Amino acid sequence: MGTAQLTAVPEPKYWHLRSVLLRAIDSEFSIGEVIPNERELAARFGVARATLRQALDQLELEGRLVRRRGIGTLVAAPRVGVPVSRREEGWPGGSREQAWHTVDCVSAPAAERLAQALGVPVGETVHTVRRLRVEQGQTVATESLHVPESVVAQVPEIRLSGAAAEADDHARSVLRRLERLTVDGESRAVELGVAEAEEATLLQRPPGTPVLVVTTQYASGGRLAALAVSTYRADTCRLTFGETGLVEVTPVAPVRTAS
Amino acid sequence: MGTAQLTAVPEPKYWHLRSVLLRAIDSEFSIGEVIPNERELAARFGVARATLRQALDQLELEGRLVRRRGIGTLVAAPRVGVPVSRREEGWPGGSREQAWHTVDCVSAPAAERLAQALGVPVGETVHTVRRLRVEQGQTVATESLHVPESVVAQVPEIRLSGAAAEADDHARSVLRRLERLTVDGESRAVELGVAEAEEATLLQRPPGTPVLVVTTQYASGGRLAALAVSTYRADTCRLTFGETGLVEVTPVAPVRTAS
DNA sequence: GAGTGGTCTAGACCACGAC
DNA sequence: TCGTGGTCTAGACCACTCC
Repeated sequence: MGTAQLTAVPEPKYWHLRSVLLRAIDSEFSIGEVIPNERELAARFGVARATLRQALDQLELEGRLVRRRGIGTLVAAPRVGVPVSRREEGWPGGSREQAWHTVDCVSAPAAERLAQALGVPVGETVHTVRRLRVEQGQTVATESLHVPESVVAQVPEIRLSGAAAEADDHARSVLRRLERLTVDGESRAVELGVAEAEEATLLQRPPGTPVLVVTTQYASGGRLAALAVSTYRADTCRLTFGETGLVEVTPVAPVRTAS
Repeated sequence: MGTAQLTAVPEPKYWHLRSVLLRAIDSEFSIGEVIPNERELAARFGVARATLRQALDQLELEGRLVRRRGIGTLVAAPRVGVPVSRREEGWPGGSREQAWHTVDCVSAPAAERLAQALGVPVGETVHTVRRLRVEQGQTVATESLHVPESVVAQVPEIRLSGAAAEADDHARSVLRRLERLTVDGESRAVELGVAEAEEATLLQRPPGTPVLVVTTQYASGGRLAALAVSTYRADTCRLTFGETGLVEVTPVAPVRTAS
């Protein structure tokens, strides 16, 4: 990583610094390696530390750097592709169910916003299943799956006996019934958000961390059966939406520039 | 917008400020309204301007505020839902084709990265169609649609005569042939990125603006026929992925918290 | 204790838009 | 010309990790 002069340019210093640093981490550092600390880099480039940090902020937002307090700034690994498309990925009982770890399930009367989103009367009982998605040993997403009681009520309960009934808890009970519910449609939206307190903690990130918020509406029997709000770490995740097409194209690193 | 004391709390000042400001813009301001300027807000809350700006940065990232140099800081409108799922939305000739405005089309030998992404030999001619997506009068996305010459060559050319031939240009020629190509599969990925120079200009945003990068692989006749890299403004867009399910659920504002 | 990134300050000047 | 947000500085102190 050379000293690299900062000649007078019409672009902001922090943006030029970003380019210089990007070239450096692409050519002179490998994944997981620690780059020089902020005070040294600032001195080397002849800028204030705050200006250098602005450049590092950009690269962190792009998922190219990871900063760890007390440790240093590391070159990040490429983002992991996380499939979210087919309903088997997210619906309880799906083929890749093991990716999701259920945390708990709370049942409460629906507040106005939630009731409206689910299309149920305010005050109807809604079960909310909290889950974590673990990919390659790392928690990459949290999810709140909201299901109205009136939907779950349609599914015949399976009576457990003896020890099995003892071990059963509320979360498992709701999940088991959802597994037997036929989902015949889903619709998604993706947008940028930030992780707040609890969410950030679950994702092992500080508050304000950028996340990709995925809102999924599951339909069953001609009505909205469930609403899932998932937040994925934007720094480490690339969401993939597969389709059962005729060919299975291999995922590649995104190409940003044409010629 | 009250003065609101900043009592000693374990959380950073800028994060607390964000909460206070968020409540204020939700309750005391309407969409498009200008909130007090940064110097006044900083004085009112008894913090440095840089600290206040950190809070505004967060809210801007969340799409709640828009800052305009020389004007002020405005309460942002809710994000617009932009459908990107069904292939009719993006493929030339689709039903909502009018959403995309073709800028130009350049043809050049594929560099290594692009060739690898398209699965063609390095140096093969690749057509790159640049397009802009306009939604509700605002440019919300730019796209580079890369198509290998070997794919376009399979489509029989339609001969134009007289004045029509004169008016035809390269972009239209490539697009007309793509319209006749049967797409039988597509696969997408979404991740967070930042807009660089030209891209940022097209989106009418400064460099470094966060964007949602959508990478789409189109399959045709058992091979990868085209690669589209689209960048959507993250501040104003919510990407929606519809599915031809049995019901058409109405999109709702995302609900982040359960109980 | 030493070194790292995270937060915060109190200024300064610039670029842009409205008047 | 004035007010706005955008950039930049040169410090300070804190929280965390490692030795």
